Amino acid sequence: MAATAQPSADRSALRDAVSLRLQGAGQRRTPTRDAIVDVLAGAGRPVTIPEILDADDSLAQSSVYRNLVMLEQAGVVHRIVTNAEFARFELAEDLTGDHHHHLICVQCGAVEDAPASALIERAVHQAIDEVERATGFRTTTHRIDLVGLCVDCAA
Amino acid sequence: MAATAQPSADRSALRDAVSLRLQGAGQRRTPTRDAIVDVLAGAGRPVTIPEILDADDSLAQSSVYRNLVMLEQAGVVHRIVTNAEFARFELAEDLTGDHHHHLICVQCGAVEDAPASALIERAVHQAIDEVERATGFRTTTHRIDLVGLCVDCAA
DNA sequence: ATTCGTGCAAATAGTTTGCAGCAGA
DNA sequence: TCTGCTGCAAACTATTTGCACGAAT
Repeated sequence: MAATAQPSADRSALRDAVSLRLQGAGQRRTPTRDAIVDVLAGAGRPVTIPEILDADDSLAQSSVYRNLVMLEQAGVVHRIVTNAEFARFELAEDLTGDHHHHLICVQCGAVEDAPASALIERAVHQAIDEVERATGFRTTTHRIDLVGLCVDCAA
Repeated sequence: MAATAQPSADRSALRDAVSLRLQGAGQRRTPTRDAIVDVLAGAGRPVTIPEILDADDSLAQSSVYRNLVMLEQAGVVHRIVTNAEFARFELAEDLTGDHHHHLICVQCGAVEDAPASALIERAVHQAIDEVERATGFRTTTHRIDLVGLCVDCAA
């Protein structure tokens, strides 16, 4: 399963990597930021701000919002905007080393991770090359979402 | 170029197709709705509500919002939510027969269409099959975005 | 001592909605 | 006539921000 929490051995390595990026952005490592990163690392899927607040009620809403903006700029987290009421956040893929796509349920708004297949990645990169040659667009990331019904809602 | 306005010959065919879907959703065809569809059809890329209002200033903001919700439910338009301040709307792909992906500029928020290559579509569908078998997720659409710098912002 | 993160509460802004008038069936 | 679309203005809500306090350097 791709959607399982990391073993805690990886957790401190992750924190260090995060620390490094924060320093790179001229920012400190704080308990609040560690807590947010912990929640994201433990979720195994993109989470909303209410979910983060529920997971750790020592956090203040405004601090979570503020720090997520920060962490996004520092390249630590990635913001995912869907049609659902809340935005979702996940750790940057180059921190976790886990490139994946998203399964987005149109009914309930749930978002799950799905592992990226080598096949599709190869095809995407080829397509990116084509697009760059044709349009001059400089691609830094790509995003592939499958939109449909999750197992629960399909039932 | 994929990003060019349709010839006006297609325009009436498009209106008829839209008409049909509105009827299917138990809704009328109105001048406001025609106007919105026209703007979307003429743009060649996903547009924001302010852009729609600018393009046709006989439209009231609330009506545009309300009708876009309607048109989305009727399967006529598709809402695209990005990190930018405004949501964007485009005609449903199965109405225009034009499957494409998006080039999203992280700097200025511009969104352009890019034609979908056969290669990538084949790979994606294969991946979708894998995911459905593995997870039980029922995919109805997919979405591929290339995120990076547009020609202007790369300069 | 000074800089920066935190938390509360207030402000902002995209989007939604109540209601009265009007148009199409 | 009657249903339902329109447009104005007011309401809503996710997110942002001002400000004063506390922590870290």
